[in-house]
Amino acid sequence: MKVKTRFAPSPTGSLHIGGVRTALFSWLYAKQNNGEFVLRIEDTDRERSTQESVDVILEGMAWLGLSADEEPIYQSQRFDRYNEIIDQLLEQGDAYHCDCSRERLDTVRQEQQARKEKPKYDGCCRQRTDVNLNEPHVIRFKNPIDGSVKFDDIIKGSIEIANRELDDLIIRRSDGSPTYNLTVVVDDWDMDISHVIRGDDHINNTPRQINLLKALKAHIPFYAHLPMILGDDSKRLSKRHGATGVLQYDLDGFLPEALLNYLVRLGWSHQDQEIFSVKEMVKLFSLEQVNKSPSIFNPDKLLWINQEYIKMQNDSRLAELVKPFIKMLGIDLNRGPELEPVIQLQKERAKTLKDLAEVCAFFYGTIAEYEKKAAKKNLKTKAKKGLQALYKEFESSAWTQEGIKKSIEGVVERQQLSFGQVALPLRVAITGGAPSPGIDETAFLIGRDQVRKRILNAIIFIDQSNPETPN
RNA sequence: GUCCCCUUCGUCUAGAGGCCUAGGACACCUGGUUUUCAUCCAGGCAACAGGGGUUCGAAACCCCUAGGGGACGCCA
Repeated sequence: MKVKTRFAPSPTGSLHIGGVRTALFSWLYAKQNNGEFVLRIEDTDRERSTQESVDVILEGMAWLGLSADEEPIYQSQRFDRYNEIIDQLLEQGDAYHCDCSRERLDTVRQEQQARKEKPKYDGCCRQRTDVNLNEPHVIRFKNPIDGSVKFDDIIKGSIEIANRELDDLIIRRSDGSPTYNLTVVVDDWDMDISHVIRGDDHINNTPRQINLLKALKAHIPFYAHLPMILGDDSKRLSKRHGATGVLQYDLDGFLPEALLNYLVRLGWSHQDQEIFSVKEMVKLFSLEQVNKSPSIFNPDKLLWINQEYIKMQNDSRLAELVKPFIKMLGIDLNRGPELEPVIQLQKERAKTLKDLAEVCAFFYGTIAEYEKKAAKKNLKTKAKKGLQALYKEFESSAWTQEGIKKSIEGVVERQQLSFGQVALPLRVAITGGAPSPGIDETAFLIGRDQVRKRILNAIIFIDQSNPETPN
């Protein structure tokens, strides 16, 4: 059997983490079985579907690298096909016209709730033949009344739901448009979807869809219902509930592979392994091993994984990735050293690309202001002599890492100070107090002139902050 | 309310009846390395929801209870 999976979002908002994980698992399953993965845009709700949302989905999938094997399918372009099927169902006697008003439906529902029953359509029009087709009406599917629907979910196991729990769902609205359960069934069938992988909020729809499939004598795909991802209040992640859109993660400086890696570990694991390349995921992922229980989204762990990815990234790729963030900070790369060596030194000090851009900032341009604590601790009158000596020393010393280190050590020795007493003020002088690598390599990259200039500024700063103190 | 699904450290998870005195990871805490921060290293804290069975033996199997989530739309 050829494996074919699909990701079928509705373009009614941002593409969030939950959707992305569903997409990822579907994609992984297709890839590992040499199958196909396709994207289907479920835009039958013309009221709420927007082009912006479609673009966000497309962009998000592209950013993540979850490529589809066919052009995306838009349900809004397949209405003829849906209508054909609805008419067929009508002809077969598996569907019927219903002109119940919304008011009546509401009343019925309320009564049922008052009786503590599950609200369902009562089948009022099921046997009627006198519905006026010139008046507004809908078409409903004749769901079987007896028996039950049973299916083996790859993740959840055997699930059985009695038909008496189901009602006659609307398959064509009064405006003539088809509804979700109908379109899903038709599309999965037409597209030859072998495995339906989706969130477990769809478990309840599955028996309805199977009944529809049976009425159409279509083959029934395998189902795999993924547990939900919940917010830290253990409420379901939804569009208005802490559900950050994927593109925001891009903007925040996350690597797509890191996001994918975090997501693949939500509900799935492979021994004690935490880091998986996309290649490894494809190889090792197993739908059968996906957990049944929901998991809570943990931003701290995402951050950790992102940091791991930043650390293992090669410097040239990282430099490319960080450039947009550098730009956003208004940093002019022409006013300092090459970016790559700077990245190499700073990459273990950043959890996101945004962080990375920030810690690179002091290499370019001048120090606008010192970090308060660092300045208070290190830019004191006591530090002035050392800085003055360094200023002089650096004028002519060899400008290599080694040479810089020797210069500092020379000052330390001559002034009978500890290494820290000299190096720390220097560090604050040239970095402003930002986290930075070894002082010699940092100074080396910043460059002789700039380092000396910054030392001078630090001395001025010391004088200004301690006007009372004589030299 | 009804139906469906779920339940191991705070969080993600390992666990397929004896390997479990329950393992790993994030977070947190303590120490070490270090020239700041980070990295790195060593250590610590911390869980089988509760109750009944089944079994020589149960975190694992069954039942009940409790708790959580989902569905119950002319949304998807």
